[in-house]
Amino acid sequence: MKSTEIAKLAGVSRSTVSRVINGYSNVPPETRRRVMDVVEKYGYSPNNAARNLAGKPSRIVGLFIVDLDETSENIIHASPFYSAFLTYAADRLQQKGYQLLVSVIKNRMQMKNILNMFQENMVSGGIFMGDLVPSSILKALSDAHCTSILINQRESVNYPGILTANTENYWGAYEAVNTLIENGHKRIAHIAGSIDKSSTRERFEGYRDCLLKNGIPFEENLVVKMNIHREENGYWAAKQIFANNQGRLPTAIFSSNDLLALGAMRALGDMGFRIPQDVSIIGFDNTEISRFTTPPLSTVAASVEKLSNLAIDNLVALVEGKECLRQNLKLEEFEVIVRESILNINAPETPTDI
Amino acid sequence: MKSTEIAKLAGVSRSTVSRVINGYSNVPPETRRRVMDVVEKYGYSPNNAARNLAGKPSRIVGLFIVDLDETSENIIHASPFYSAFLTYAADRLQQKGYQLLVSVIKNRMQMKNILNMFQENMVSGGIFMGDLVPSSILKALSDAHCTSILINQRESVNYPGILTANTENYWGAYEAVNTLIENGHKRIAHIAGSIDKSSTRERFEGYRDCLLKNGIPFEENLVVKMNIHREENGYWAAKQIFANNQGRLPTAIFSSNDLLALGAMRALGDMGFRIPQDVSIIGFDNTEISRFTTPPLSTVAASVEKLSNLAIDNLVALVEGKECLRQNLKLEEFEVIVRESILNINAPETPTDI
DNA sequence: CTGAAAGCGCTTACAG
DNA sequence: CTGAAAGCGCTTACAG
Repeated sequence: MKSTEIAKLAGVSRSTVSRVINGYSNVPPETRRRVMDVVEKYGYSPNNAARNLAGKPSRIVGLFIVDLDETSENIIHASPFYSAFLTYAADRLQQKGYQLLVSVIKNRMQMKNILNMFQENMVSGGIFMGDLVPSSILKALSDAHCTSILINQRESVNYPGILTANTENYWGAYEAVNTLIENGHKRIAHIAGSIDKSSTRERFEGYRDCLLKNGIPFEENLVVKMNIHREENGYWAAKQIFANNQGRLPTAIFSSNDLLALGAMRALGDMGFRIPQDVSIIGFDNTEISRFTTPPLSTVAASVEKLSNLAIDNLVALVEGKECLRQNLKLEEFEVIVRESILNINAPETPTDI
Repeated sequence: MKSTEIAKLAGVSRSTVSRVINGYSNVPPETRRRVMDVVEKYGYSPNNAARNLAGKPSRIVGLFIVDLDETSENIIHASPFYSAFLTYAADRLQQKGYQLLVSVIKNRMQMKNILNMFQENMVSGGIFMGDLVPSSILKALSDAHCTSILINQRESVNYPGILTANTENYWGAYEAVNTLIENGHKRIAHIAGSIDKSSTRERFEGYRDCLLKNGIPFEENLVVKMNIHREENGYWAAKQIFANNQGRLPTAIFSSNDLLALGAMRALGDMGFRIPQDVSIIGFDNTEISRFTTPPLSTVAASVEKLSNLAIDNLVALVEGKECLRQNLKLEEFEVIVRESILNINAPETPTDI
């Protein structure tokens, strides 16, 4: 079925069919009805390749997962955050009549190719996750009107047409550390991520500032920076922290994400420390797994679903030409989830000891 | 950059540029070189919409996640198998120069629309997961040359151009149950999925046949069928099994997947049973979470990555017109992973009792 | 309000 | 081996 046939059956021209399909106003209700009847009867839907070629934006959004680190496994499997975001995004887009094209970006050439995808109307919006997208690319995207959104990459950006969406990393981290302090901990280590990306940098800053605000000195050697997408890195980070602090061991760890926390828990076990009796630990992200660890891992939860919805809703609005109220979005809600991985070391002696 | 400009710069016609780009043989090396130099210099890549419209197949594969059950949450989030498969598939396709378009199918109309996507050269291959795709649709896909593969849906299909890929569900289940039997269990319950889909039906059959082979009668009321995508269903299934078998409680459970097993473990805890001292349990899929439960859950592992690779490799080969050796694929490798959720109830008395 | 016509950027018989 | 031309199925000024 093509528009010519619909036109013939409805007794109008292709132009009119096109106007009806695209919902233009300059066609009287009676004509519209006649055309729509035929369209519905034959289940006609216009050919997308032809529409795109003729200049119509496509209803496809590209999800670009940037993974420039050749040494690591593919980050989409490694980190549950990505696959969760991806599935929520696909779902939300579906509801709005869009589809999701998933693309893993391994090098700068593939990055350049994204511009082509926009110019060809293959995608009309982009979502960027993973490794930091360089400013030069952001500028190129903005100049070429490639409407896009960065997820947990930068705190803010002001290239026109480029949005950012972030979770409340700073205060989330701050409150995680505050929770440890409320439980009597003073010597708190941090397994951190890269400072390039705002998400992990802000988590680090929240950690540091919370210590200082509570009169606890910040110590460089209680912090280890790691690539956040590998559980093993959490293992090695914990080993390193404990090796560097013989005699003044930390009583608690704040880990930049749950995945690293998992590795750290294994390391603590191997070193003969019990959780939480010897060391308390809290992660970030509230990934599925955190509920099931032994003991269950405390963590900071910011809904991936809500972040995804926030991002998709604003991106699609911008793609569709609606006024964009805020360029730099933040999901402010978060929750510190305290599970059994934290011990209150201020707790009064147990009755039996009295 | 468009082909006309490349043609001008290389001093040839658009036709020749097209021939070079498409790697046709009837162009002498010298001309090819001259064209390629210009192509590379300007980073030209042909417009996909135009190619598709002109009849070239696209390098996009659609992943259609069928979810007709209106009552449930979206199954892609619910079940870790889907998001794992999806990410591996995106990765493997990327390596072959393809991209993945993710689409959630909520009703028959969207299902029909898939045919359009093929006809418009939007996608040149399809992967179907989730709820069973009706035969009528399979026939339509086959007739319209929509090369596709069904994942864990049907044991076999013989419509031309439609493949199936399955894990070794029957023997995986058989060996899981056999492991329980080897550990002295005789009264073994089963939390099953729908019998429509081959994956869950075969797991049920493996369970049943293993019992019979070992001289253990099969009892209907030790089996409960559930939608496999919700943890709660595992909870209710376990409750129901124990309620129906007062006085002759099972000593072990084989669950059709890990997600249901998780729910069952919670139910056992709530009913005051200890795992594995009172009840042993084994799941299926070896999802990430299974390593972290308390106690760690025994399970059957068939690599999602290998299944995904098997499916993608064969689908792409068929899409590209290569001879297809086998239409119904099976990933035969699997492994029963025994963790602490299984107790050997044949074990000799402990020394202290002697 | 509506149709005829040009144009989107490719590919592919066809003719030479 | 190579170019001129038709065609893929739409959209959109343009003219009326």
